[in-house]
Amino acid sequence: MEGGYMAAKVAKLQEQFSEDTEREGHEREKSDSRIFCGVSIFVNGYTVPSADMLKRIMMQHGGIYHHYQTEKTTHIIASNLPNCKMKLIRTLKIVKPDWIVDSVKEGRLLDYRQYLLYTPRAQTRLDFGQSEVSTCSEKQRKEAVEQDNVSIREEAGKNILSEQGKDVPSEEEKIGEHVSCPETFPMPQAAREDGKGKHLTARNATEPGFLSEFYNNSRLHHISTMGTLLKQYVTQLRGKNDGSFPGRLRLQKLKNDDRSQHIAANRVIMHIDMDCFFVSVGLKDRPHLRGLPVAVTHGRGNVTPLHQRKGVNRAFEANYYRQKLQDDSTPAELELNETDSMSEIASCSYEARKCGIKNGMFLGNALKLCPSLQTIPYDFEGYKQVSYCLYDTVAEFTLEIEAVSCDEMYVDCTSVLRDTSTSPMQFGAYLRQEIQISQEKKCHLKQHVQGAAHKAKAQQKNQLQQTLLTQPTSSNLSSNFYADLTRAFVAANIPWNAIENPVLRQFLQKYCKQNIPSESTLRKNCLDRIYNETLASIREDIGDSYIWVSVDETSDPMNRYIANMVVGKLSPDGPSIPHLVCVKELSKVNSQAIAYFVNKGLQSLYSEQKLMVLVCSSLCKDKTGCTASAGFGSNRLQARMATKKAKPNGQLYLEPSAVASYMLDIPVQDLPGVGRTLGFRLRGLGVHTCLDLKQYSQSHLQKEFGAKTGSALYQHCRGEDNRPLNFGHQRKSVSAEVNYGIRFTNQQEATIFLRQLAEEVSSRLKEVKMRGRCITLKLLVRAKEAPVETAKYLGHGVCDQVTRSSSLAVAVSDAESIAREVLFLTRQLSVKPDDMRGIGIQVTHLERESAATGMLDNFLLRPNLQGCAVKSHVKNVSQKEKHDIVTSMKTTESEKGKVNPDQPSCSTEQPVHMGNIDREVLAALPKDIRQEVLQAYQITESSTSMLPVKVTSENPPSVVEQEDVSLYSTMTVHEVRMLVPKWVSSENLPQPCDVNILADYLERQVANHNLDDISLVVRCLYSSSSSFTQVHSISNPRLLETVHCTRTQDFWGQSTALELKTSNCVASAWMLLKFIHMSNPRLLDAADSLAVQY
DNA sequence: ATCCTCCCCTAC
DNA sequence: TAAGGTAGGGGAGGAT
Ligand SMILES: Nc1ccn([C@H]2C[C@H](O)[C@@H](COP(=O)(O)OP(=O)(O)OP(=O)(O)O)O2)c(=O)n1
Ligand SMILES: [Mg+2]
Ligand SMILES: [Mg+2]
Repeated sequence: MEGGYMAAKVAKLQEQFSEDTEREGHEREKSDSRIFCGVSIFVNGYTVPSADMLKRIMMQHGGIYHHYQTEKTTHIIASNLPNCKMKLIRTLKIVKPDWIVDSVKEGRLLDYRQYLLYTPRAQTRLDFGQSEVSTCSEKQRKEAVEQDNVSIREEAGKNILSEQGKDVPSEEEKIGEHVSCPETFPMPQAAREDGKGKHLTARNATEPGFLSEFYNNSRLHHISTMGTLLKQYVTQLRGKNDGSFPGRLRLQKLKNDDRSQHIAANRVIMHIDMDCFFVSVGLKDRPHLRGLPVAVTHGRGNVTPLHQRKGVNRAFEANYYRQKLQDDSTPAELELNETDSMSEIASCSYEARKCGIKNGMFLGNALKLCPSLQTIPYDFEGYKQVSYCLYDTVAEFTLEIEAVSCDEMYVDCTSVLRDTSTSPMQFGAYLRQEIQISQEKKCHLKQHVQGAAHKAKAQQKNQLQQTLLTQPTSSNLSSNFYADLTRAFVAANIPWNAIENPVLRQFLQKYCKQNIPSESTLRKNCLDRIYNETLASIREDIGDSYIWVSVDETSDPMNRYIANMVVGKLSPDGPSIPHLVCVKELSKVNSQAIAYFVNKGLQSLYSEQKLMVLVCSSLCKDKTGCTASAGFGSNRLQARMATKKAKPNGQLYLEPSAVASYMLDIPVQDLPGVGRTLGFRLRGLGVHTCLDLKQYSQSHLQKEFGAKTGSALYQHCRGEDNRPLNFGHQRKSVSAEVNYGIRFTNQQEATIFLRQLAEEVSSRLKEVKMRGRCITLKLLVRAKEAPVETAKYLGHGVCDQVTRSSSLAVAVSDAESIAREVLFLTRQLSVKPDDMRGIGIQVTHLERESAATGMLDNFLLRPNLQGCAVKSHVKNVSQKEKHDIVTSMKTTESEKGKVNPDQPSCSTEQPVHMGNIDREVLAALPKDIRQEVLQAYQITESSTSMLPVKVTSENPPSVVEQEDVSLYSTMTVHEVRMLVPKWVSSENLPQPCDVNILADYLERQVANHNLDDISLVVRCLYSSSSSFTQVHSISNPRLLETVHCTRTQDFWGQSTALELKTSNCVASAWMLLKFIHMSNPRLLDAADSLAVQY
């Protein structure tokens, strides 16, 4: 489908990715896998492996990955799909991610039918989901009725179209036809493979599938994930940019006639943020709710739960928070009783805010403030699309973007404004308009219209009528289109007789009748009101706002004509006008213009196309686009404050001269960084507004709140802010936590869940190709005084937080290592499993996972150290990894022979010398890899000189080890300490011969009472090790004590007389030997004798 | 001084 | 019923 903004976007994205595919394929020396040739997937919701991983897999194996679902999407990948989503999806090819994974494993495209998420029979049944409807509340039932009406309407529309005898939609298309009321199935749901019923739903964290179901439904998880995704996206765009900014060109073009030149201010920062984001998106296909108080939430009003929980004490938690922060915001009359919903409101409309409702509030509270509050469900896919639209649109003007979240960013506008000599307000108006109309509906409509027009062109002139009335095969949006068109007529108050063409008039009238039957008046009134309100608000804004007349090719004379018409300059042949025009009188323009173009459109094919574009964008502008607000200032604080003031759907430039006085009245709580706690503390000082805050000296504030916080407060209340925008973003941590549904009855359950969480963190690390050296476990523990039953169903209640971390010498990302660490840490924290209310795993000290890291160690260093270890290691290296390392080093065939130890024997023990690696190849390597090679090489040389060169035979280790060990008898403690980390990092499991060498060494030191060296080596081993988990405690000073107590009491009896350090050394040594014993019984004796000795 | 660990806080 | 995640800044207090 050509044309269409969205289509172009999608096409562009795909282009990018096909380029990626090509390039990557190149880099990988033609990984000529074409397993997924012809397959285009779209990943819906949470999957394992993640969408990102699947994208990579598709790229590697000749498939295509779609960011959004398009007509070209051949398969939808999902692990879990709520019924309401199912209904929106046309294809029956909803496939589990295992299909991809297994196909790769098998090396061929497996039959997807073996991997269908739902069996076709179940799918059909789910489409009629009667059982859910019958258990719905009254309100839901009403919605269900409305839903039915919609379905009937859609069908009616089809019938008309079918009468024309063209392109009757297939059965399949009908099933998936757009349905705008997911409210029918209001509750997000777990996958139900067999529709057996609710008991399959994962209720708490002990049940299988809980984690994925939770993440699927967690709004906070989604906004977080989308935030990081968009940060990555900006980075990606910045990397790809070729210096062209199509948006600037458009802006420049329309500025041609505008004489006003704006002197670029020193620096202009823009903050832009979507208005009540989730609500706006939700209202796109619920125009009837516009103008009403609306909230996005999981809750459906105050429904009495089926089974009441015992021991709930909501007052306890309410009082706790009230007391803690002296928070009187929830007066007693708003106190929730047992049946009030504690579902949180993610976002609420501005009408709802007038009643005092806020984002994050409980639905129960909100309903008390506004009983008529309308609730709508989440639409995470929708948010994602609009987010990308937002970022794409801004990126057409500049890439000096700091992504903040899915609906918000900072932009350094200095260069755009300078290059286009535009003022902030002009730029803001234009940009916001583009953002508003850039969203899917308009795009799809436009796409449809242009497609239709094109078709008509290809046919003949007078077939226009047919074109208009023909259902295009390629789009499933036609009936929406006609519905919207009809709505536009109604909304714009166009009298039917304004439409001159009788056929079209008849059609639209008929359509209108059939599709807006009994409630048509209601609907009309509703839309009228919105229309009038829109106009009113536009008029309010006149003075600093502009209305952008959106037409495509601005140089086109026809478009100029249209623009002239719309703004009421009725001279079609008049001089070209700027397309950014200040509109003073809009009241009647829209309906006249629309009527005019309807008629115009019927006269010629040419103008028909323009007409539709206009109608659609006008429709969007007034009715369906999500609006953004923007603030401008000379730093991020000012921009932020300006946005706040400008909301909703507005913009404001806080000029430098106005800043200082503007700030004075601002409540300190409104400053970024001042939340509940800091606000409370400031209130304690009698500080309420920035003016109050200004009275304090910087040093006073720093003494009170700390150096940084103090100086930030000092600056911010004066409108100053020296934090620069941060464009290049790099992650500092990766984590996963769940503080909902955690209800364990024993350690076993906790362990199982921790493992799942570790798996999750691991996959997130791998997704971004990172490893981390520090692993932190965080537990929420029911506070001593808190009741066992929480106020919120499955919530965490009042908790204490405890964390414990473990630093490794080697960065890890594999689930096993992480799981081992956190399980160990869990034991240290010794929290009763039934008091756990939340669990989190965080990985920090991140390092980029370059394929070469570690592998280089192995290939370049290993031959030096341990033949048998090398061999076993190589055995563990997967084919893919080998491929990666080989290609990443870009070794030629002959070199591979030397470097790759995957040879029948391990006799190539000579150290790797420079000559083994072609210097030219080395020079061609990326800088970081080259350095690693060089570094590794140096280490090799130095360690060669220090260590006895080891020659290994093919004999089994048990025979060899005695002689081997003796070779190491001269090792110094320093040598051992150098070797240990490398050894540990290169293998998953210790080789017996290596263990023997170390044990031997340690035994000798024990015999010599050389406790200091033992301590050094053991600590080194422990801190290097991700395998020898139980001894990690040593790197953590706090845990030394634990080791000391538990171990010495058990095994050393009265050795408490020993100096702590000594004890620890001994304990450590014992633990090491104990461990070694596990893999080699021979050493049990050594351990025991050591014990006896002390 | 500067680091590290264990928190707390904030924002979306 | 309900889906209270996640990344980053930063402070206190101790180790180096
Ligand atoms: N406690 C919160 C706050 C926000 N969000 C989600 C829903 C919001 O729509 C989105 C963006 O947050 P904003 O702070 O930008 O709030 P809105 O966009 O809803 O409103 P505003 O017009 O004030 O920006 O993040 C959420 O789920 N829970
Ligand atoms: Mg917002
Ligand atoms: Mg926001």
